[in-house]
Amino acid sequence: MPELPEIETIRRSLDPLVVGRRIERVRVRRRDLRSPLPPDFEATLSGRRITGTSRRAKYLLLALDDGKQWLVHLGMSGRFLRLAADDASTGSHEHVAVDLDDESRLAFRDPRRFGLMLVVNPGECGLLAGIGPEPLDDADFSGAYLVSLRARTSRVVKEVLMDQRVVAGLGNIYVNEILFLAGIRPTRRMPRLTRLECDALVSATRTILTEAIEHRGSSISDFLDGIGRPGSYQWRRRVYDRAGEACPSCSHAIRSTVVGQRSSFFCPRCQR
DNA sequence: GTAAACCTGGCA
DNA sequence: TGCCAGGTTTAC
Repeated sequence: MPELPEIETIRRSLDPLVVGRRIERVRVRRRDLRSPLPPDFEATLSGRRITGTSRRAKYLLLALDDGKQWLVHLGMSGRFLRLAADDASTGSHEHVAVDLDDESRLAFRDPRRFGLMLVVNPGECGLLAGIGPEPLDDADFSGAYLVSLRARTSRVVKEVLMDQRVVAGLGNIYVNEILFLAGIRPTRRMPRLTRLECDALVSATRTILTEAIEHRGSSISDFLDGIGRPGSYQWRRRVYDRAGEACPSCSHAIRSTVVGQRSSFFCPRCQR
């Protein structure tokens, strides 16, 4: 489900509601997430105050008053919801509930359990260590950067953009959209990209992500933000999951194929 | 590099 | 019944 725009949308929706709140109690129903919840998870969170929120790639980070960070990844099907005091719903897959001092609770729900949560020391988390530049905030993500990658890999461009070590936060929906906007087929090999195309990819990445955040993410099957609202970017999708439909630019039928084990969508006329 | 694995739900 | 899904890691 959630890529950079969805996680950023969750962060923005939660920030004003959770910053300053104290964690009163942590209730765990299932520990066997993608990586099991550590035995001291409850103890490290209980009693802490949330001092800020941030995001790195697809990780939501909640800063705690002891200097540690509560790290949340939602995998494919995860939700992270702030529920008001009078909301007794448990959801069918609410694996963790964190009670705050204003009677609200933060609920981690994830049917497929591809998500994970950890409390880490900033800078000591292996999961964050190898992640590439943030496409919206980091000038290191540039045409020159992609040009420098051309010589080091023969992989296809779609796999490269989805590689979190190359650039942070992109997933299958948005890479399809980015490649369409840049006019490049998902199957093009990196060494064959021109300098202009590398520039176009960086520009398209920033455009698509900015648009998607403005529309508060894509709710294609089940994404909700931190207070249960769907996003609306699914209505603005150009190619993702639109096989057979008309290209918004030239009306040619959008085609689908599989690249790197993931469904890919492109316009054979607009993308070369 | 490529494929399979993790897990559940939804849909044809 | 079988296939597909917004992600990531691990194994040939």
